[in-house]
Amino acid sequence: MLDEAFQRMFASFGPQHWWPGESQLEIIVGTVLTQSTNWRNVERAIDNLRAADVLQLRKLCHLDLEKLAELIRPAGFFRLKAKRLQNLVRFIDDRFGSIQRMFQSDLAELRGTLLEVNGIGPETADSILLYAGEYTTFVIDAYTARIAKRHGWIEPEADYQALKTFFESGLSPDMQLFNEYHALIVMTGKQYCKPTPQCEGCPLQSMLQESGPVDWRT
DNA sequence: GACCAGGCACATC
DNA sequence: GATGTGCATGGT
Repeated sequence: MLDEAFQRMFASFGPQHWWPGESQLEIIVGTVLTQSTNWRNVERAIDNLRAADVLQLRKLCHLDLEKLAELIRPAGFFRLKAKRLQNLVRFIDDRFGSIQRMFQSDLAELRGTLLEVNGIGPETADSILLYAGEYTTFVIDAYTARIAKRHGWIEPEADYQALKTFFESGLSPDMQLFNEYHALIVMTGKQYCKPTPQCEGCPLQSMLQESGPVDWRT
């Protein structure tokens, strides 16, 4: 069933080439900036960082917080995200010295460590691990939860960990597959699975149950 | 103008 | 433990 969903989404949208970004640092920056934010706005913010020539771990660590906030302004929640971002890069620098070194860590251990950083929740941590670190770990986001629950693949009360376990145990543990799968869900969700769904034309529409969930919350 | 966006932390009951 | 709220810009 998860494989069928993948085939359908892939047939509709093709490979997504995620994560958009030219370096591991850029991907990490993107995961923080895109928290509850349209990717287009995140791109503007990253463009500003590139233009200011501060897309380096050490530079971001030492950049004045207000300057950082001003540069990432287009990404929204900019004062908050400036703190979270600097928090994270300083943590990486202090604890590991470099991104390369950080990604030599064991998956479970590093995930737990990242979750201790203020501003890094489960989705951001998993995105960093999968897309920057190329660990085989599945990313859950709001679209994933909506799609899985609306199709009745999982109970409506399922939390992040339950969803993650569901996808990871239902798919072969393949980093490239996890990469493409999450990207395709986001693409599908953006077009068809907003809070108020627009199922006409959705590649997963034929997989909806006859008397599927009537409650469209979340 | 209303709604939404590739979350997360913190306050309050 | 569950639920509510702040954070903010920009597109549709």
